Amino acid sequence: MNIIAIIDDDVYIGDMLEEVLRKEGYQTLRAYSGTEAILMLEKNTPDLLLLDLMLPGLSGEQVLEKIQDIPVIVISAKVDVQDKVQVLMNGAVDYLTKPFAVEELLARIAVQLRKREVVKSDIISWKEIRLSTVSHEIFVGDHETHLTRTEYAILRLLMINPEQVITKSTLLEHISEETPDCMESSLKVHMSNLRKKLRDLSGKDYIETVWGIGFKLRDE
Amino acid sequence: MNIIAIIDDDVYIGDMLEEVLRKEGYQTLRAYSGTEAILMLEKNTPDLLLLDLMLPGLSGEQVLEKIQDIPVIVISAKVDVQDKVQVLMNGAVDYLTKPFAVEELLARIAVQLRKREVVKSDIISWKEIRLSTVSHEIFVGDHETHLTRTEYAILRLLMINPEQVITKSTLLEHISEETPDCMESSLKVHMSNLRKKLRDLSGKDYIETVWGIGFKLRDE
DNA sequence: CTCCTTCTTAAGCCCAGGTTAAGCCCTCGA
DNA sequence: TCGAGGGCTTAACCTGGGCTTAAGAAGGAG
Repeated sequence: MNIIAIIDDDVYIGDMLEEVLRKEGYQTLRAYSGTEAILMLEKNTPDLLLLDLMLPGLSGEQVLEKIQDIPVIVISAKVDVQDKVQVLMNGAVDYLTKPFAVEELLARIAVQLRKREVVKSDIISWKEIRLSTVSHEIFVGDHETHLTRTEYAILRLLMINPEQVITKSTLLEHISEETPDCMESSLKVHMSNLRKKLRDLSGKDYIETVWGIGFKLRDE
Repeated sequence: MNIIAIIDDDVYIGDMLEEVLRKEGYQTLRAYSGTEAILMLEKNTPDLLLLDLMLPGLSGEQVLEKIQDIPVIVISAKVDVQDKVQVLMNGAVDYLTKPFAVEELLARIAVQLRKREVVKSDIISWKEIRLSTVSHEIFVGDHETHLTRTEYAILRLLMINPEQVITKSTLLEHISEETPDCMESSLKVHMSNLRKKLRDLSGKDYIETVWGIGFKLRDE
């Protein structure tokens, strides 16, 4: 059951949305100001946000900046293209102008949630390695181990781009999303640990270093 | 470099889109009918599709059904909510009605592409030699090797200026950016190593020495 | 034939990369 | 509130690849 948060100070629209979404089978959360939204997100983790731009307290744009990992659909009375572009480039996944058709909103919500579903439930596999994106466990044959966040981020990036060289800077960028200020020296250790786990499981060294550039999965 | 396919029978709009997208740094593909689109997708795998609904041959809706794993943004003159809903529920990730603002389209394209963490490598090619600017690997036919930083810098300079003589001093300048204090004596060794690698891959000696001046790629 | 440029090979040095161990920080549970 | 454990980072040490230097071989110019 998916949870959708409604952030809008207009009670009439908010109530209407809540009723429609409930009828559609979603759980709902409400917030009536930007600051309240932030507080709510500290305690709850909805699957999607419906965000109005003109809010008391923090503006919708400011709320958007603080959000990560949750898709945000902005619903606003602002029809100007520049507003749309700015919001979309700052992290929103979609933008609807008021007034809007409820059916269209529901469809666009479904688009975002179905995309998430695919990413969420998937198991990434390469050769005989299988990586669970949910539990962060790897399986090789009938052996298995758990990976740390960073190790997972590294291996995931490598497995999504099989037999492609990933530069150290690219790796650092993606890793830094989760653990900021990751230095190159740390990366070495993480690589070492990850290699050790893979070696313990499979007996082979899957990760090949490309000198002066980065790493890739060995194709042989 | 992301590849975007434009599927629209309206030549005027298609040309306009192609120009805008190219200017933005995307590569583009074109198809003018539903059937042509299917054929194109058998040979190419773009990162995103811009799809018109009213197409000769197969309709846009029918094309959409056959597509998986590639995000599709539908661009159509149909403004009816039911059309939008149907398309979005059948796999499209976004829907724009004509006429639309180009900036908004670009923003919505960016939204779809920013999630894909796929790392794409740029490749410089000359004759049957292909050189990856990311991984510093060279491919000749189905053979491949890795080049060191300096070897890469040399070959890159030669391949960017094909069949043109590069003086030793020019080479030294460019190489020194990466490894300072590179002397002419070192350059000779690097040239030697580079030639050996090319020879091992292709059997030919691609690099021609111009006596007293420098080097160039052999045109023959 | 001789000189000079260029090519190749071999040896040593330097620095990127790998490994291990120790310390810090955060989270969780008693 | 405090201790335990896991994860991240830092530092030290070791290995090995790449760069440079030097010396000898090869090949063109005069």
